Amino acid sequence: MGKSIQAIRGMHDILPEQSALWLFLESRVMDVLNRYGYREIRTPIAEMTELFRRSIGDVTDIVEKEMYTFDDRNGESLTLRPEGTAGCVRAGIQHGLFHNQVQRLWYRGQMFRHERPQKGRYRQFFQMGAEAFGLEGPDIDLEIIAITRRFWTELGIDGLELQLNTLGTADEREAYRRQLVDYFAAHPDQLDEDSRRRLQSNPLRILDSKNPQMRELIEAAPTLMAHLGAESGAHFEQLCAGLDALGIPYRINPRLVRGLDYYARTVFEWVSDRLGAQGTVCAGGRYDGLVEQLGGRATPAVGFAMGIERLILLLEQIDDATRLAPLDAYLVTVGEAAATVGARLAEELRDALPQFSLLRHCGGGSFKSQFKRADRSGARFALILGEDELARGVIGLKPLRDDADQQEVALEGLVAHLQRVLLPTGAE
RNA sequence: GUGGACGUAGCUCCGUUGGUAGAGCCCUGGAUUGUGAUUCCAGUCGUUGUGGGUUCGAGCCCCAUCGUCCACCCCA
Repeated sequence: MGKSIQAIRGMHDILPEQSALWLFLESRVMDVLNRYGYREIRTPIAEMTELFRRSIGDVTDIVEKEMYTFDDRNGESLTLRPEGTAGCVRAGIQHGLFHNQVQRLWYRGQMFRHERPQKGRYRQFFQMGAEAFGLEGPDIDLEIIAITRRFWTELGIDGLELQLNTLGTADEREAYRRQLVDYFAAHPDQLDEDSRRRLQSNPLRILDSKNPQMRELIEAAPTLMAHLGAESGAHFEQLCAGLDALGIPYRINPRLVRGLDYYARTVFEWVSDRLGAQGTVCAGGRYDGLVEQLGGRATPAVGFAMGIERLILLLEQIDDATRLAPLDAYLVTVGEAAATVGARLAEELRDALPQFSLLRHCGGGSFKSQFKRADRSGARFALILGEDELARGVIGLKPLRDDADQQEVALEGLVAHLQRVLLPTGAE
């Protein structure tokens, strides 16, 4: 026990009991993305370290202390991706996807950040996200948010709040940043320790401080909204009007600041109050400067990413129904002759009835123990093939989920019978 | 990186002022020589996370370490 190897801290196995829920979630999300015309892009799990330094930002926590970085055998510095957008953009530039084209892409996969594990926060975590390239108007921002809203309705998740903000263009944001630094620097005695540090690293984040003693100072701080240029202001207003028109409720949160450097203008988060401290389930925004910053031609872009583990936590809370597709039948046999015929019969049934799920008992054991396993498998029916049935060319069909009587069916007509009896209710 | 709580059977947990480990579930077999889920009977379940220390004696006390959880930071 003590010497056995365990999974790496913060990296978890998804066991079969849970994987059904994962499959449900992933397939619904993929379905929605397809219906909006988005296509999947798969990029490597590791990239050149420089890619993340240039996209996420050198002074962000992610780049400074959370990346899984290592030297390749040839001495190049590689990094396990901490998020999905950078790789997407790199691949798009490399393959010319943004050359006078609109691209609607989605991705999924494991991301890696070396943080202290916590509820809803892991060192390896799974994200699904989408990016739209080549469109600069608020209509595509609206589409992106509409997609995410549809996820929640399709998945049956409610109680999420959409928080919305705008950061202006990179220039507007930088001008505001300087003003904010001046403002806070003028009141050094009122800043707490965290805020002093943020003054250097990420001054916008001071606005989001949870320290009540900072409240007064923050309330009086200059606001970004007041410093928006006419275009950025109009962009934001049009997005809000679009959300109203679609009946998507939102709350404007002027303190909403995304952690990654590349965001500009629209930023949004979907937040739950049921996940403890890690309430953000999906977050995104516009990053018009990133493609150019990474060496492509200037291309506007907007996207989002969502944390699948956090959504799974929500689904587990609000939905106790199992997502396991029930097994249709469990085949029990007695004697070697029946086992041989049973093996062949099982394959024939799988040929003839592709939607029919059948588990054939393996490993021998008494008749009784085989039935126990049939019951525990959750199968709706037991198929029984013993010496007696074999001799008469029939098979027993016993319902396991209700009190109906066991029937005998001729082997000749079994496929037709199963089709009639099993599949109608099994089909979804 | 900082702070707090917790590590006992595969799982959920009891373990009384320190006297060399228990229950339920699960699993296996039987009562029912070819019929599950209910019932009854029997059986297997452990280097008490790991390594030290205190003690005649440690699951219990102390230290370290690893891990889990929660919060801060940060973020999906």
